[in-house]
Amino acid sequence: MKTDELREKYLNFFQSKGHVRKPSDVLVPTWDPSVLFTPAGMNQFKDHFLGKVKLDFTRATTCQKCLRTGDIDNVGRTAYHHTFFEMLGNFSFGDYFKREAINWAWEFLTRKEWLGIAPDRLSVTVYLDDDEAAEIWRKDIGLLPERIERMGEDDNFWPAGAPSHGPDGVCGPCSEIFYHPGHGKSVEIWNLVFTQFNRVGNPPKNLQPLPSKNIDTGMGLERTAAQLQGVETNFHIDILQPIVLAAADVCGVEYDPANDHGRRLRRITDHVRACTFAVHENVYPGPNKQKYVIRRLLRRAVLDGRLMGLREPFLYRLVDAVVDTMKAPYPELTQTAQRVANVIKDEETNFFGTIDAGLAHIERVFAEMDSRGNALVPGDDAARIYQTHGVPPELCEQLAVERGFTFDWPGFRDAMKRHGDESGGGDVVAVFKEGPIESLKRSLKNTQFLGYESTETTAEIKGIVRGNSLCNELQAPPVADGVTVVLDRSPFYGESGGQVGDQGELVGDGFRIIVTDTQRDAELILHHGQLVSGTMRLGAKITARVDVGRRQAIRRAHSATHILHYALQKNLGKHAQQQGSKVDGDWLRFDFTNMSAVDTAQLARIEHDVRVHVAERAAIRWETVPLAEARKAGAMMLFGEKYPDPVRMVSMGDFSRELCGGTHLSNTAEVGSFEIISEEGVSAGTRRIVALTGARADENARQIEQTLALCAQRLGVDSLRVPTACRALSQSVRDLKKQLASGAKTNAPSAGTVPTTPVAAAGPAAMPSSSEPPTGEELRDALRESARFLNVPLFETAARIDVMLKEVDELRAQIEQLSTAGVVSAESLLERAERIGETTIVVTEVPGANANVMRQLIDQLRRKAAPCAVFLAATQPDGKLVLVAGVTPELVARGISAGKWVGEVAPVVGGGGGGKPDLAQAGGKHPEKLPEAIQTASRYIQAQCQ
RNA sequence: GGGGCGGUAGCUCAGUUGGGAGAGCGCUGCGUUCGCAAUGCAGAGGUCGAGGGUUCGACUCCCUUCCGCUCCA
Repeated sequence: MKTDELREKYLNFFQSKGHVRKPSDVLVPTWDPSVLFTPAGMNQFKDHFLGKVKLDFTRATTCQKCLRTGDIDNVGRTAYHHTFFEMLGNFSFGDYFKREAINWAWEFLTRKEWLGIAPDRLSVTVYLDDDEAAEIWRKDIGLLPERIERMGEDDNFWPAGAPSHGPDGVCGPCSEIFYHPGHGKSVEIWNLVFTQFNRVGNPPKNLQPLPSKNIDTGMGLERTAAQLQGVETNFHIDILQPIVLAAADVCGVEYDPANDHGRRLRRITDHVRACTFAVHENVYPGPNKQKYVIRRLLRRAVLDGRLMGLREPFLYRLVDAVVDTMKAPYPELTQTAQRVANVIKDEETNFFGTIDAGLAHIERVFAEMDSRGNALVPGDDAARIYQTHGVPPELCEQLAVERGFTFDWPGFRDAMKRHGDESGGGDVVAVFKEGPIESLKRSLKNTQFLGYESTETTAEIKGIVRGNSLCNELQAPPVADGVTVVLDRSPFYGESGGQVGDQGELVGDGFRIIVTDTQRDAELILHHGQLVSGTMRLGAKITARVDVGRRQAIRRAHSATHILHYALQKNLGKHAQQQGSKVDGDWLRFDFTNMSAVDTAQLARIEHDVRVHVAERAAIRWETVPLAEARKAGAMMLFGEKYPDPVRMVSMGDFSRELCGGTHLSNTAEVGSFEIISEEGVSAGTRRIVALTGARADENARQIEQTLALCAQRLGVDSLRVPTACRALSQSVRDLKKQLASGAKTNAPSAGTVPTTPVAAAGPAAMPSSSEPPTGEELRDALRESARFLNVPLFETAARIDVMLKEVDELRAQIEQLSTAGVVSAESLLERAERIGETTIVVTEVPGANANVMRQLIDQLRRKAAPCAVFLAATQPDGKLVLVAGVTPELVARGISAGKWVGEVAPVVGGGGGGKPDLAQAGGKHPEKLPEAIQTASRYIQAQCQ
């Protein structure tokens, strides 16, 4: 039986038993913070199981794509381990229980028209004291007792070991069904979980029966298919073998199931499937969370290829094979195949580069080992190289083996464990948390949200949470303290879909609560804030009032976000989909998929498009429609978002249609001003745009104008010429520095004539006719360019210009001093030199000189009059002293050191110094002691030369 | 979220208790050559990622920050 056929039969069978067939949830459920990837079929029904949502159906069946990395090391080695796999499941939410679940499972497995498996190939296990299930297997099904095995809580309870070890929450016994192939080991193909308890605290008597019992089953698609197809490993079933063979082809090796290459090819097959689906859902390889898991999977696969001798990206060439085998149940894959392949190729290329860079470090370690005569590659060296340069240990080992070294695996693992400990664990999110909010959810189910229509309503207080407990009444404490209020209905928007929560107030008879934030938990709206006066009681009637100004600003930003999303896709392509967003008052942050930076021309077009759609006064409408209808209407849907059905669809004019629960304007014109203020990368393949709307955009424009005007005034030019002036200013700082370093004498561009304004170098102004005042965009671009050139944040440009102008003044003063002082020539110094025997000695002050000039003089003297010893000193414009000493090599050989020389003298002027034997430098804080220093220097060198 | 490494010329990188910013390749010019390859000589090219601190003096030490890479969760 083909795998596609098995999948269909399963879903059809349970549909025929009254189940609603639901599509697979996404692989990466961004709506669920407790997991990185969908780990099992039940994941999308968590809230159904807990009775936290209103149930539209009580029986469901799915084929769910899943990703688990817990057994990643076994993938390829064993017959049944995968990271990516599909799981068939049927679910009951307080509907049928054990009897139906067991009977239907048996019916589906054994009846001719379904799977038709011979009953003697099947056996089952049940939990130790689950007599109920054992009874059903024996009496209803007629299984012989020897085919019913009783197992402990580690094997037949979910979660495993829950009664003794927790976690607290919903749990229950399970019953597993095993298939016995004619030869070889039996295989667990189906697990029926009977959630019937709520665990509270430690044993004994910690399992309380649930009022409504649930069924959660999972049948492994691949392993069941393997049994039906009579193949020895999952990787040989009809939807996996073609990928294995394609991998063998691309890698240029023969597929032999038994050897190392066989294992590698299976691993590549598994990982490329996982990567294809993840990238399809816009999760690109990256440095953390889901992105990191995908990067790791991809790199493991690439490493296998490299170990088989490949040196070029190859994994991307398998994407087509994956799409071919999976397109029947997931036709959407074909639409993104090209992009998926490109992303994978990019990451592969990247990784090959990383490896190359890391090899140099490995060579260093090997060289060190050679020189010490070691033959064991130290585990912590290997771990360090892995952690900092990403060279996988397997590769390190292979290279070591080529050199005849062995690899210290235990040492490596120790080092990695230490690293893991040092890095610390992340937050552990409870799968099924219990608290005051949870009990409110069960009693109240939901808060009616009225915020689409109004911002002020009356309501009743249904829950008061303070700290971690519910209370019936609360008195305003002397010091304001946090409180969470739940109402039966509310106009407050709870943070979700990136839109921040509302602020405002709840006013009752004699009390008042200031709401500082609103959150959502499932369908409850949680008002966080402070009780500022009076006493509030459960059941009290209040008026809930949203801060209208803030809400309107949020609306502007949110509607603008939709327009921006549209403009991005229009200008960059369909791939530029939302990756995440945050919407606050007149401020929005939007992450989207794009491989490279968006250049300024594109940004300008995008911004322009947004403004055009604002200006055209397009109507904004929203309606609640069935999910299928919204999809047909072409509404933009995001991966990983969980959409209710029916769903709210927000349309703007005829250009934008998105599924969105947020609050919006009624006309695009209300957005007012719109301005993109930054574009940056957040991780590979994801860019981020931050933009402002309405009042904040106006404020921003005003600030730009002001800052630029300030810059223009400082530079003495017209606003639009500020960038040019900045360039010129920066250039003149450089020129002046160079000029100063070279002694203010040489061929620096403006030697002798110090320019009076830095802008003079910028040439004549190419002014536009002054009739047209510059537009806001021109001003912004001018400031941006200037800021970028000076490498400062936008609004610090003026301050930076001040600093630079001051620097120019100082440099000019120094050059002035240098040139008026007229630095002495080497010749004139020689004329005044003393001689001791063969040695020429120069010890003198050189007024106006700087360190560079003095060094140059010393070089000249050393060339002209070797052997010689020179000591020069000069007061600097900042009031400090610089001393430089140099001696020729003959003198160094005689034990005379320039370093010691300045070291002796510097303390006299309150400084210190040092350098090399032939040239050294020192400084000092007391210029008035210069004559004394000269004397000391002179005495010292004479004593040395005697 | 946490740990590690890195940012120096157009490119690849060196820079050793803190004391003259370097090499190779590339580029420009001149020479040897009929011409090219090759080669010799000369030259241009640097806000040492940014800001602050310590110091007489910071590419180097300290703090802050931006960017890239990498591992762990």
